[in-house]
Amino acid sequence: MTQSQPSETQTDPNPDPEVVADRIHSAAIHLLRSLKGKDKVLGVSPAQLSALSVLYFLGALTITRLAAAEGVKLPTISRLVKDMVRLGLVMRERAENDARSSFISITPKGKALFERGRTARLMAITGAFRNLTDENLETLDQAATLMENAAKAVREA
Amino acid sequence: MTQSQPSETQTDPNPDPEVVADRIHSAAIHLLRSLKGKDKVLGVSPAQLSALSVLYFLGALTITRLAAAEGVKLPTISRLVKDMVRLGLVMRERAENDARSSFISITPKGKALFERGRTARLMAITGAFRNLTDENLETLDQAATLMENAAKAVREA
DNA sequence: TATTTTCCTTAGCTAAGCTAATTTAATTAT
DNA sequence: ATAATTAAATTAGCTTAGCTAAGGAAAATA
Repeated sequence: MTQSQPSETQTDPNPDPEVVADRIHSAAIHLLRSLKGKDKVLGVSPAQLSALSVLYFLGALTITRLAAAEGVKLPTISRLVKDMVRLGLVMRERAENDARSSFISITPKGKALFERGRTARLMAITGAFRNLTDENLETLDQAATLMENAAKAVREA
Repeated sequence: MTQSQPSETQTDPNPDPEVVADRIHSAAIHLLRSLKGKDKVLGVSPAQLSALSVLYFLGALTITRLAAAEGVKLPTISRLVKDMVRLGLVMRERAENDARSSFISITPKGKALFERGRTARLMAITGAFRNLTDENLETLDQAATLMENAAKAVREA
């Protein structure tokens, strides 16, 4: 699910949805793959980075909600959180209403580490975007919205 | 590396490269994540699917070249190929010039399986694109090209 | 009060990544 | 021609991250 045929024309005046789907799919894969190497310096795994991201933006979550946000099963997150607590990246706080649950939140150390990783990735992309025209940037900005909508539609399909 | 702040305006008339980088990054992650579930029916792992994709589009490759294409180390591919040979998805052919090497190629079974998986993914995206205007599709088509260029730039950075 | 449901953990399996060490073949230098 | 080096794969052994199954403890419900 990675490579694609050579793209025929640079700008198709009347694009076929299937072809566009294919091109966006490949482009997303290739872009994210190209970023993989940028994370290695951090000494934190992709799964951990992704969990940090969720906690960074959404705030404290229970294990169950974190698992749902990550699209994985409970035991996976349970173990991941245990490791990350040990590493000092996240912390647990008892839930008052429910002694079965606790809320997981990001620590300052986790926050700093996430920001470094995120910056590295975004700087890499930003660098690649540096030579683009304002028109190109607007195209990408609009495409981002369309892709988010598509992702939501696929999720709910 | 997953969630993003609520997007402020729908269309930014003069976008900041950093903001666009962030939005495209998040959109790519979310789109690909939403597709993950579509692969499960196939009974083949993401790593296998990705390797099949490379072999499907690039033809027979040595282990070394396949590892490079996948961005992983030799032993990882060596084992993956061994498993896939056992599953009948790929086959080995001796290299004439070099008795150390062999070429790995996709079998008809592997090809059929890959096409089914690919179709499932692309149909999901295409479905989500169905209501878009031609203008939207053109935006996405152009964005795909820009993203591929960015991926290449990041890889070579 | 008894049952069921919910939240989470533990145990144990598999897949996929890595490094280090080894084998075999090809290439290069002596 | 032979010795040394380089290159291609593999094997061994470790880690991480996914899963299911089983189970404990608390909460909700009958």
